Amino acid sequence: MVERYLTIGDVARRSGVAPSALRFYEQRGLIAAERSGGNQRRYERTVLRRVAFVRTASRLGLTLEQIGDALATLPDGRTPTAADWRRLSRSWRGLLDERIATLERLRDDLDSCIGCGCLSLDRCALQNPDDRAAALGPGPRYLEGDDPSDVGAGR
Amino acid sequence: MVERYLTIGDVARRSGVAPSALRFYEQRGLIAAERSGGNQRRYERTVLRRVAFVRTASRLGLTLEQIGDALATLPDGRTPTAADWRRLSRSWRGLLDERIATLERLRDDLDSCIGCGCLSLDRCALQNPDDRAAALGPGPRYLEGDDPSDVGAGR
DNA sequence: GTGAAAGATGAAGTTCACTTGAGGTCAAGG
DNA sequence: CCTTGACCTCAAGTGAACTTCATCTTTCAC
Repeated sequence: MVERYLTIGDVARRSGVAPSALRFYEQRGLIAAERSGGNQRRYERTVLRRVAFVRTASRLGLTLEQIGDALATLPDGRTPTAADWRRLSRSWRGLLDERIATLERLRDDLDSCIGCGCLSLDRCALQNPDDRAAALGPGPRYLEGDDPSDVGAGR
Repeated sequence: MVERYLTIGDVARRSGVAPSALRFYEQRGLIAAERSGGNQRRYERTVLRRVAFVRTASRLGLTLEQIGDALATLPDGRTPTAADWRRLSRSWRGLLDERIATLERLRDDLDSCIGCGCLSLDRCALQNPDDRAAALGPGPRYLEGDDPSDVGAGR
């Protein structure tokens, strides 16, 4: 039989996430732990899946806040099932597709611009900030930021 | 005839980059300006192309430092030609391809994980951090972070 | 039962790319 | 001339996601 509880060090080793990060996640309400008599954190093993979710969503570029919102939709009383996690993961799919599409658009634009070497502010597709809101990467700025009025105008 | 020099406001309007950002770029050595009698910035029009380069590279997820390094390879004495810009832009292509590939891999992994709902730390491809160094987005954390020994332990 | 390793806390620091604010100067139309 | 809006500098603030530090307490293998 395996230990019932994991220490923060155990979780860190098994998840590859630093203890300081785990405490930080707890502070942000993303994970939780019981406490030992001496006030040390004791994690249930399900926390590993939760941490996995957080890390993966984070890799996808979601903010911790967004991730927290997603986690909040998990059932309250019981341990989440595979189906629960599946539901959450499915929502990433659209995001990923979008991001890939944006990058591909950018690449195509780049191709045409390499042809001309222009980078003209007036004409170059690369410079056109219209889909800036649809963005690229992890930066929260990119993912949600800015209402369209801001974005278009270049601020 | 057009004005010989642009004020910071002109450049801001034409490039869609805030004056504060232009000053910041100058501080970082990315752009330069002459000064008027009264110490106000007077930009040559070529700065517009330079700013365009900075913004585009930034959208691609390069840090300002990397962008600065790229700009440093431009010819010193003369105004850069279209060919010069072309050379710089071409180097983005590989980066883009890489990023697209990473995201696609992630998407495929996600597909198989949606199937199982696992997110298992042991088996799930999504959790495999092996290509973390090849990363996704702008985050410098992602681009360099973590030596392999740390990363690997996670699984 | 004891000493080293591991854990706890709260505050402050880090990086990136900027923005904001305070307090003062410059330029141009009326 | 004068007012107003654009500019100047320098310092500090922002936010995301953590890490580091100082100081103290707990755990556990021997």
